[in-house]
Amino acid sequence: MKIGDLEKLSGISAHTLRYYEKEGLLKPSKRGENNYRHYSQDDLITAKFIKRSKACGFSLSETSSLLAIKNDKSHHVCAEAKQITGVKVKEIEEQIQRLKQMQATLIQLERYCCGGEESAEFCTIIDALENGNDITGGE
Amino acid sequence: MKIGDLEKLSGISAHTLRYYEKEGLLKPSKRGENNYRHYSQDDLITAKFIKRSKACGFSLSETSSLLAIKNDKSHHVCAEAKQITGVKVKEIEEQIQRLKQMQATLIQLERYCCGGEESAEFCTIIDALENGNDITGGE
DNA sequence: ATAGACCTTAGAGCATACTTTAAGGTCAAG
DNA sequence: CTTGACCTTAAAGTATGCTCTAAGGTCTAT
Repeated sequence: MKIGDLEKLSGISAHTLRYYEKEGLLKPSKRGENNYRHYSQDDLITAKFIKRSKACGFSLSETSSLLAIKNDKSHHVCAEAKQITGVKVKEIEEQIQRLKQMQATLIQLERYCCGGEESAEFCTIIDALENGNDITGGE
Repeated sequence: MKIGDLEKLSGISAHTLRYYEKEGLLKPSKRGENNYRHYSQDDLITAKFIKRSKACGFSLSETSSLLAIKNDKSHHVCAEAKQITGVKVKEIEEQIQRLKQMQATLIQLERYCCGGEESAEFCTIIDALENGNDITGGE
């Protein structure tokens, strides 16, 4: 299939597919005489692999590492895949914690502000940002 | 105080302070004869305001809007500050939900993988990414 | 007066992951 | 044989928020 077909079947734009190729993630199995890219069913699987990997939060570089395992399974072990996954679990956990901390602060800010048409002279949100009041972990 | 002093007192690097100035967030109250930036106590408050705002997850652009309120309170109302905060609360909530979804998937992947020195031939992580098995919201 | 710390500017570089542009070649239908 | 859809490349642009570099001016202490 040509790049437009893979675009439709994988849901990844042709532009992005070319970009992934440049980054070494997905090489078309061959080129036609006209130099057009030709993709196989295996390439489609790889494209979907990339998409799922990204949906799990893996970066392109991490996805590359996972693809390297997929593409040469007998020379790789489960430990590698599990390690990459474990690192990502920790990273995402940290990100979630950071966001929750922000969220808690924001919700405090939101709760105390009247939100009306009063002058911002005594706005608790502005005041908190200005003076560090009520900002968790503030100063 | 000079930029190096503000750097120490605010914890924002001189480079970044100049960047913020270029972006219109924090202008030094005056320039010396030697063209050095001179910051006032008020500028220090503004610098800390920016830092707290960023800690809450606000972008520089959003921080700009909040600063505009802070710098001219009588011409702004609480509703503006609360609206900005409310939008951010929703954004962060969505981000957390996305990350939690990823996390759930990743933990499934991690759980089922033996993680040993076995060949990746039958690795459940690679298999799931390849075939969409067990990937929540997959395909 | 000279070393070293500090300041100035404009502009480039970094990181990630695309997205778009420009300029052009190929192919199938009518 | 031309139109329009599709393909090609290299390179630049987008977004965010810095971070660094180069080349040079200023200030303070000895």
